[in-house]
This record gives sequence, C-alpha cells and structure tokens, in this order.
Amino acid sequence: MDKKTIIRTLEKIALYMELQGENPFKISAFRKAAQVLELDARSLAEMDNILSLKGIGTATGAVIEDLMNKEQSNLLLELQNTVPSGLLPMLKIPGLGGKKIAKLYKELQIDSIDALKEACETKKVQSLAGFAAKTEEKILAEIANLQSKPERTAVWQLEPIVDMIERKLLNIPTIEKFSVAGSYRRVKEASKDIDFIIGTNSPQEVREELLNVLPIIKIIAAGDTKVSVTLAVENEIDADFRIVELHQYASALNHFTGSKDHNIKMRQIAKDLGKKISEYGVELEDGTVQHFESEKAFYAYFDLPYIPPTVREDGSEFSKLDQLPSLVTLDDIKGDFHMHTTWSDGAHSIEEMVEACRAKGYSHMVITDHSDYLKVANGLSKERLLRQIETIYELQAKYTDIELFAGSEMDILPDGSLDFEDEVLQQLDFVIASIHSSFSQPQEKIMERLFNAIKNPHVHMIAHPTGRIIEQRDGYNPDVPTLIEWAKEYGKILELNANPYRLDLKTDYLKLAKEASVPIAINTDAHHIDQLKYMDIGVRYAQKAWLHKESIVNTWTLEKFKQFIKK
DNA sequence: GCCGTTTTCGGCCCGACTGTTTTCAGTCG
Repeated sequence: MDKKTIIRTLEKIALYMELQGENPFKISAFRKAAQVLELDARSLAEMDNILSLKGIGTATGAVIEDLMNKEQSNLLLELQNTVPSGLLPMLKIPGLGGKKIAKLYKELQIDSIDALKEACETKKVQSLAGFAAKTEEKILAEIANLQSKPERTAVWQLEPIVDMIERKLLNIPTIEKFSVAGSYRRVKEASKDIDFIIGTNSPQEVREELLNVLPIIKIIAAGDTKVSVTLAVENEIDADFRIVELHQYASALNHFTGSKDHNIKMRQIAKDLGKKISEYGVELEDGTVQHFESEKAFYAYFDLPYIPPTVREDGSEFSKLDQLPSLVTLDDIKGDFHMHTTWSDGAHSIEEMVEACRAKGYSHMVITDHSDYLKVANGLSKERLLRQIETIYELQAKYTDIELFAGSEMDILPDGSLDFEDEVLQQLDFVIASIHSSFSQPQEKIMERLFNAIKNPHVHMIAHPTGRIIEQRDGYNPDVPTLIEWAKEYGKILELNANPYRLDLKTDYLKLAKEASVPIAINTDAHHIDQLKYMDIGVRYAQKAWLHKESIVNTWTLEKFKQFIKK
C-alpha cells in the first residue's frame, strides 16, 4: 500500500475514534503519526525502522505494518464494525463533535444526518442530558445550512470581501489597528473563513460598531473579545473578529495567523523555556506577561528570525530557518514580463502601463498582448504586432529609467502549431507561449502542443502552465513533471501567474521546478494597472514553495535578463 | 497512544464562547 493511503487510513482511524468519544490525546496520537509520515520526505521502502520515528509507537506502528503487509488494518476494520459510517458526515455539523455524536448514537441510535434531523423534528433529542430545545433548533438550522454553504472559498473570491471589510474597519474611529489574519494572510489558495485582528482601547464600542456596519446574515458568537458572524456577500462566508488591547495586538495577530501546527511548535519551544504563549502574550514563570511591539519582536524573543506568514505551515519551516534570508520578497522584484494593453484586451495604453510600472520602481518590463488566434481578446495580427513593436521602441525614447521590451503572449493552437511564424517571432524581444483553447484534449495531445512551444528557439516562457482556475477548473491537465524536465533541457522559463484566479504553477509544482533549477517568472498578466499589484500575492505565493531570489527571473538585473533573452 | 538527561506516570497548546448548567463540558480555532 502506498504512503498516501496509509496516511489517509491513520487519519480515518482518528476520525472513527473521535466518533467513539475516545480520549482526545489518543486520537491526536494517530493524527500525529499520519503527520510524521507526511513530513518525512522518504518513501516507505526507504524507512527501514518505522518505530524509530518520533511520534510513532507500538500501536500506530502496528497499523502501518498491517497496511504494508496485509493491505488492511485490523484496527480500522474493528472500528468500522462498531461505528456506523453514517456518523462521519455528522462531524461536519458545527456544534457537534465526537462526544455528542457518540451520545446521540448510543442513547438514541441516531446513525446518520437524516436520522438526526428526524429526531430533532420529533423533539427526541432534547430529552438527552446536555441537550435541550435550543441545541435541537441549532442542529436543524445547521443541517439546513450544510448544503448551501461551500466548504472552502477561493482566494480570488475572498479578496473583494477582505477589501470590503477593511474599508468598513477604516471607518470605525475607535479601531487603532487591524489586520487580516488566518489562512488568507498565509496566502492559502482557499479558506474556510476570514479572520481579522483588531487593536483598540474601546472593545465594547468596537463590538457594537462591528455588528452595526457589517452585512450580517447571522451572529454566530458575540463575546467580549470575539465576534463571529456569517457575512451577507455573494458566496456567504463566516468571519471572525478578535478584539484585543493594543499591547496584545502582535501576539493576537501571530496566534490567529496560525497555522495551528506552527503555533503548537512555538508553544512547545516556549514551554521548554518554562514560558507559556497565548494570544495575549508570553506568560513567564513568575506569572507576569511579556508583550511585544511586533511579530518580529515576538520571534526575536525566542531567538528566532522573523518567519513570514506564508511559510508558517506544518512545522517543517523550523528546520529551514537558514533559508529565510534567501526567500524572494517584493523588494527584490525588478520587472513584470506579462501584461496586456488596449492593443488586445487590456484596459490601458502602452504608455499608461509603462507609467504604472515606473511608479512601482521597475527597471524593465515587457508588453505582451494576445496573438492573432485569440479573436475574443482582440489578438494582434502579424501586421499589428509589427506596428506595436515599433510603437514600443519609439516610446522608449521618452524614458531613461525603465527599459521596455516588445513581447507577445502567443497562442499555442489546438493542432500544436504556433500562432506566429519564426520570422515574426525573431523580431520580438520576449515570447510567451500559452494555451487558451481545446482544454479537453487528451494529455498526450496537450503535451505535444507544449513540446512544440518549448523546443522553438524563439520562445522564452510558458505562461500559466496548467490553465487552472483555483477551486473552479482544473485546466488542461499537462504532465507537469515532464514539462519541467523539458523546460530544464531547453532552458525555458515557467511562469508563476500571480493573478489570484490562477496562481499557476501551484506550490507542489514550484517545488519540483526549484529542484530542477528551472527559472520561474512571477508575472501579473495585468489587464488593468490595478492588477499590477498582484505581484505581491505572486511573490508571497512563491515563498510558500520556498523559492529563492536567484531562481526568480524578475529579481535578475536588467543586464542578466537581456543576456538570457538574447541568447 | 506517545514520550522522557528533572519524569516509566502524568502530562500532552491554550483560551473563548455557548448552552447547559449552578461550576462545567463540549466544541472550535
């Protein structure tokens, strides 16, 4: 049995145990064992002694060995015999955990969401100790809600909601400081909810104001330091607001940025020093609480460098601290190499795009409008492209502080041919090849198209290599590891498309590209000057894959970039 | 269930909120 399946089985065992109302530490021991396997880069065959791994003991080790040798786990089979599988989905109902579900099953033989619904409707549930009429109503409401609310919301859907909330918070005068936190701040592709930290001297007023100004469908909780609501926005989503005093702000921001695993690791570090981390500060052995000016000061207190939110993930970041200074940052970015103008489907003129890039302090940039094939995007014919090249070069005369390059985002056609002949391509400084059509072709055909582009000596880069839209469509399903091999062999750039719709390539592939030393360009693909800001999310997304400055084409000097594209 | 150069037993990250309670259990992040 492969490693992934074994990891999932351990997690499944934990779920079943949860439903039995098992000891929470026993349950987390199985989750921990799954995580230990996951974090270990080796394959199962390469691990000669599973039991030597910290976190895997006799019981979890036995399960792993069962799965390796007999393809099944006796423990899981036993659990599945005692716990009906219909209980699993009940864990999705907010307010219900393992213990309550176990009780419902034991006392009322409720073994599915449907059975639970009926028992609530016939008021059987309120007869149980620990349950009452209010709980019954809440369960019914949550069951009804279960289908309507998506489990995760994509980062590009969250962005406008976060903007809206930030505008509201700016208008509440009693709020001194605020920041989005949670997985959004860590640039996860999708999140379950939105978290905000608010620093204020008047928590009561802020709480009232929040409830007044936010578009609220439902108040989930409204305590002294925490307001939880469901927001009335296009795709309804929950938002948590944590209200703290200013001296607690840095600790609260750190705590609610997470991840959970990162926090647990930090707390273990503190505990070894006899200290206790909470969202309010660090409690010393004598009971006094240490506060921090910033997250940086918080980490420094534990002799750690500042760990950016983007890499606060599974805990493995603590073993890679020496790499932090090499990570790409927005300050390292010297140019943007994929953007559109009114010549095709962009909103601004070439000159307006240049001015916007100058304002960002870039030293060079590439204009890359669509090519002939993409009629819906007003793609440029050969003649228009040649005229555009001239226009760009003429415009260059106006500027000494930024160098303009003429490029194209050229389509790779469904039959695998390229939209421009070589004699046109060789007049361009920078050629991007992209797939925008016939996504459903078999992988073999898609790869043939990509190979035709990669092997063309005039092509410099493949844009948005998989064509995915986060949480919405998978793209054209190329064999990315092979694509990375080809890029390495032919010396081509792969793009990390920074538009939050795409973030393509995704992290796992970026890591592969890094291992293969394939250069990555982070590009905004801007169709409007406002979209040039996506460089920021692109860079932070790249940090999640631990991409170093030198592997990012946008950090190269103008001279190095010129050398690369002229070769 | 797992762990240990202060521990082989007694901890395991820590606190807020709700709903059920008369001091707390369960859930959540």
